[in-house]
Parts: sequence; C-alpha cells; structure tokens
Amino acid sequence: MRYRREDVVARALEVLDDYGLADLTMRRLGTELGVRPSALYHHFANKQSLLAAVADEILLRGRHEPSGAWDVRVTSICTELRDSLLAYRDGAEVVATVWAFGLGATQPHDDLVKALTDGGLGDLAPTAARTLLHFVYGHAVDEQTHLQAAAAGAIEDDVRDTDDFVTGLGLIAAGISMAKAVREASADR
Amino acid sequence: MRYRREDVVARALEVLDDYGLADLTMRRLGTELGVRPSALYHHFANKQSLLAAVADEILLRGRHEPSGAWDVRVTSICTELRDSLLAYRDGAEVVATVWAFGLGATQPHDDLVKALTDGGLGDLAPTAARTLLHFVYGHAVDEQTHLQAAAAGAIEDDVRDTDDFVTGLGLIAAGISMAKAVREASADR
DNA sequence: TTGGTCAGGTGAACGGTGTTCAGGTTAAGG
DNA sequence: CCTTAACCTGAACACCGTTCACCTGACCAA
Repeated sequence: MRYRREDVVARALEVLDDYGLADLTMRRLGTELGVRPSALYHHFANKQSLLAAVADEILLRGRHEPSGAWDVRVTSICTELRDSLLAYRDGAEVVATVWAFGLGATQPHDDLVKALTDGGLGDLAPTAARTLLHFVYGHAVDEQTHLQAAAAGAIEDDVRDTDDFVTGLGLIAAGISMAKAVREASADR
Repeated sequence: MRYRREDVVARALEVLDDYGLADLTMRRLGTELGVRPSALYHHFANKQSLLAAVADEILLRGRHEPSGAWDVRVTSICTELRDSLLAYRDGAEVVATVWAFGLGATQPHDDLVKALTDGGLGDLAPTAARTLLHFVYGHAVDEQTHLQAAAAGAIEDDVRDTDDFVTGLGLIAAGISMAKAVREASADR
C-alpha cells in the first residue's frame, strides 16, 4: 500500500485522537500504516512539519466562514476555534504549539484580525487578536489537560468549564469594546 | 561532592538559562554536577518534579509582596510575573507547563485571586485570574520564542513586545472593571 | 514492447532520551 | 566504633527522531 501526504495526515489525526500526543510517534504512525518510520520522511521533512499539517487539518475540519457583525464574528471565531481544539484529543496543545512556533495554524489569527479591523480597532487589532488567541489556547489546553486527568481518575471533573470560557471571553470582549469607544472618542477631537 | 535538593535545583536553573530547555536533560545536569544521571532520582521522583521545582524557584526569585489598591495590585502581579518568566531562558515555557499540569507554580494564581476578591469581583475572581494568567503565559511564551528565533537569525526582532503586553493587559483589565461595575449595579436592585 | 524516471518504501544504523535497580560508598550521630 | 541513612555508581532497558544507501513498482514516452 502506498500513501500520499494527505493519507498520512489523516492517519496521524486518528492516532492522535485515539492514543494522545505522547503516543503519536513516527514509529507508532509507521506501524499504524504498515510502513517503516523512515518512509514518513518522504512526506515530511521532520516531525514538526507533520504536526503542523495535523494542526492545519484540525482547524480546517472545524472551519466555518465567519459572518455577521464584527463583534459577533469575533465571538463566534473564538467559540468555534475552541470547539475545533476540543474535538480531538490533545488538539489544543498541538495547535497552540504549532502556532507558537510560527509553523502554521494562522487561520484563526487572520480571521480575528480581519474582524477586528472591520470593527474599527485600527492598529489595535493585532494586539487584540493575539490577546484573544492566548486566552482561547490557554483555556483549551487547561481544560483538555484537566479533562484527561479526570478521565484517568486523578481528579474529579469540572463541568463548569464552558461557562468559564464564555465568561472569560466576555471579559476580553468587554475590554475590546471599551478600547474601541476610547479610540473613537479621541478621534473626535 | 554530595548535593542537596536545592543545590540540584539551582544548578538546573543555570543549565536552563545557559543552554535552554531542550538541553536541560538529566544526563546534562548530571554531567554538570559531576554525577551520574541516576543520582538525580534520589532528589526527584522524575524529570517533571525537577521542572516543577525549577518553576517554583523562578517565581520565588522574582517575587514581590503585592501591595496597594486591588487594581494596581493586579497589574503589578501580572507585570512582575512577566518579568520573572523572561528573566531566564525558556522560563515562560517551563512555568506555564508546570502550571498547566497542576504540579506547582500556583503563587501567581493565588495572589491574583486574592487581589480580585479584595476588589469585589466575588465568584468572578477565579475566572478573571485564569484569564489574566492565560494572557501573561501565552504572551511571554510567544515573546520568548520569537526572541530566541530572532537571536538565531531566523527572523528580525520585534521590540514593540512590551507595549503589546501593556496594551493587552489593559484590555483585560478594562473588561474586568466593567464586569465589576455590572456586578455592583445588579447588586443594588 | 521497451526503457527510464521517480515517488514511495526498506533495513540498518546513530546518537540521543527518561528511567530502573541492585549494590557500593561516605558522612553523621548515638 | 558502629550503625544508619543519604547519596551515588554502573549497567542496562525500552524507547525516541533522524539519516542514508539501496530497492521496488507504477507510470509514461518512444
């Protein structure tokens, strides 16, 4: 059986979801495909590139074209991003890492900057976008870590995480509209 | 030469700062101390425990007793936390990881919850604290990653990171005071 | 039909990693 | 002086990502 790059990514995503990031090794993925690990280097320069492709695939599968007023767009981008991250085991960590290393996963950032620019945030848009992203990634990683610890029986679960996310996001959204108001007031002088 | 636990932590912090997290291996640390790697397991159950101790040491060295009005206290906790994280190479990643895994580094969180509770945020305090922490950790990891990439000549540096931090922190702080105002207004009914 | 090209895969190795464990050594205290 | 406990050794185990020379089979042009 011969594989193409996209086949490898799809199988990697399955391994990730079934066994977790720690068990997503080149050897494991090779075994899963019935192939020596070295064969994977025909499709990816290194493991980081593989993970970058996996991250992009996670985002692609959960993607919705943003629409509506700028502020509801911001909220829905963040909420749907969170859903995407939580849809696969360790998805948050994979995507956050790839994004931090600048190897991909730029779609949510770009969408946010666009929505915020449309909202008249001006040169505050990139800062606001990164602030939102840091929150979404941080919260999702936390939640997924605790979820897994709870599944392993280490701690009891905390079902109020969704409320917590919505509340935290609302806090930042409020700060952003306040900054927008200040910006517009000073432009009126 | 025989060592105590704190000696090992101090040396680990030096290795981290000089060579980075990737080179902070049990073998490397052992060599640095003139000791076999297995000797380190007399002081720490595993590498994660070692890193947890290193994280706590990083926070301890940069610690200032928070004082003043609740809102300036929140700002200064976050700013000084950022300074602590950036004071050692890969410090942000180490502390953020340890915190995410729930193995330690709880001081900033506890300080924030206290300040926010004093500020009358009520049961919103934990959520607000985590929102702030996600921002500070995310921002610091980003900054440190890019700083290192810039030092390696991969990209040009971005000196406006401090402004970016202050702006982002201000955004969340504004959201928090707004939430506080809403909370107090609804309490007046 | 033949022959060349090349994406995809093999097999073996290299130099690392965290971790375990039975046993040795050394400093401190009764 | 002798015991106890903290500290350390040496060797191994089971992994990891990555490299490289070589092989294989499908496809396509002549």
